[in-house]
Amino acid sequence: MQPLPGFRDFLPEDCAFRNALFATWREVCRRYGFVEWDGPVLEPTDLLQKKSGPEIVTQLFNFTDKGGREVTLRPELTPTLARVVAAHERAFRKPLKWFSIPQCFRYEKQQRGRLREHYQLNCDLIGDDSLGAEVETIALAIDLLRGCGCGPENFVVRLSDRAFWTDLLAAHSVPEERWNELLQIIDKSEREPRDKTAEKLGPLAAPVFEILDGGGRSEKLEQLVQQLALRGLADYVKIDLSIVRGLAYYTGVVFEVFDRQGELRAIAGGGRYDKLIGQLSDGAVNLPAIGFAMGDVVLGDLIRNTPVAAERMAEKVRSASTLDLYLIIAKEEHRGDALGHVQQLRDAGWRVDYPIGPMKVGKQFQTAESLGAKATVLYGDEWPQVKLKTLATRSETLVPQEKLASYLQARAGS
RNA sequence: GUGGCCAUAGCUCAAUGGUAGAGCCCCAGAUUGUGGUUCUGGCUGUUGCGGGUUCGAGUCCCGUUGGCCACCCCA
Repeated sequence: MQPLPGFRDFLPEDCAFRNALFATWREVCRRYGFVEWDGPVLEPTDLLQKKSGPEIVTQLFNFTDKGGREVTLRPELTPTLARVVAAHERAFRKPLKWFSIPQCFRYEKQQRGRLREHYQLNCDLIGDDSLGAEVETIALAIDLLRGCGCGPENFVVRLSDRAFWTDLLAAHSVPEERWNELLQIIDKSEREPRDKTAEKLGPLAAPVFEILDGGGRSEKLEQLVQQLALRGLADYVKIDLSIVRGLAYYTGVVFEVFDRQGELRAIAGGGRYDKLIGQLSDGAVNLPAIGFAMGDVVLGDLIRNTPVAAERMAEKVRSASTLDLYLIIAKEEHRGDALGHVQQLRDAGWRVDYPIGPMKVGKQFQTAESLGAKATVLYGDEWPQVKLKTLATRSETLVPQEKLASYLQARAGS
């Protein structure tokens, strides 16, 4: 039996990695004053069909539940966010700085970096339309990756501005109904031959190509880069007006994060969506917003491809899973004594394990070693003393059994 | 949704159309109170599944399911 296509088993090692990644995400988000929230995994299909971008609707993971309701496993968090914000925004001081780590789903043929299920960190700053919101959000995206051990030689944030393009379209008297279509063509231009794009763009081809070739200047983006530079983050960003993003709802600054090697899919992406919450709440609540999403699959690939990052995460995994003590029951008649200590030591917060049944002493040391225990406590002929052994140095100390807990505490404190 | 490559032990992979194997992992012993090395032994298979060709199929053919890669598309 295998898991369903596009779904993953998380064996202890995988789970440890995922936990380390989530821990990093949470730690960095909290550093920025973002608070965590979440919504339902399952939503009415209606909500998602109406509110999600049309790109997403064709790949919904949907079905009919036993009550006859049409339901969908969430493909993204934004519709839920809009609903929740519209319903509860008055309870919160602005701006809202919210993050979430939803598991999202889509029904689509899987391939590398793209499964039917993934965890996706979402960070949204809601209720502030100033450039300061862009600066803060993009700095957060950068610091999330730095927190995983990735540096400017590993990834780059490409910055763009939809308003720059819509201004251009307006200047060429393009009717607003066609903006989205043209933005899609520009978005796609990087992935298809020039003449094909030119054909689609028609008379706009010349001015658009001039900008894509570096002829465009955006004062807003230059200001944004300058402010990021004040934080020492200039090496992580690059203005690149060819970024438009596929989703229709972006209204201003948009950005995507890529690995420098150019081997992977986008690591993260986001932008400003000032009108979306208003649209999704049918005009009940109008709040400007900017946010981005970062998936665990592609980021996991980047970390594994980056030795420094891989080692950093491995260290987090180790420190989260290390066993403090393994009790070695050398003489079965002292099992009761050891079990008394187990409870006492665990109550004191130590991570403690011991052999459930009789086992040869050598085997017990092997087990302690392979479980990654830092030290062993041996119960044998020395009783009422126990022999404490630090595995890394092989040094042993005899400790009176009743003083073990306080001895360990004193040793940890020094 | 389209195309190419692939599927053998828990894992990584061998095996001219002719008896299905190795390494790793796991378990046990060498070692009855001391771990990372080493040595010995043991366990594990409807060769993804279903048909066909053949005296004989892991191997060739067809179908099917799953995986990888490239398109399409994109969180």
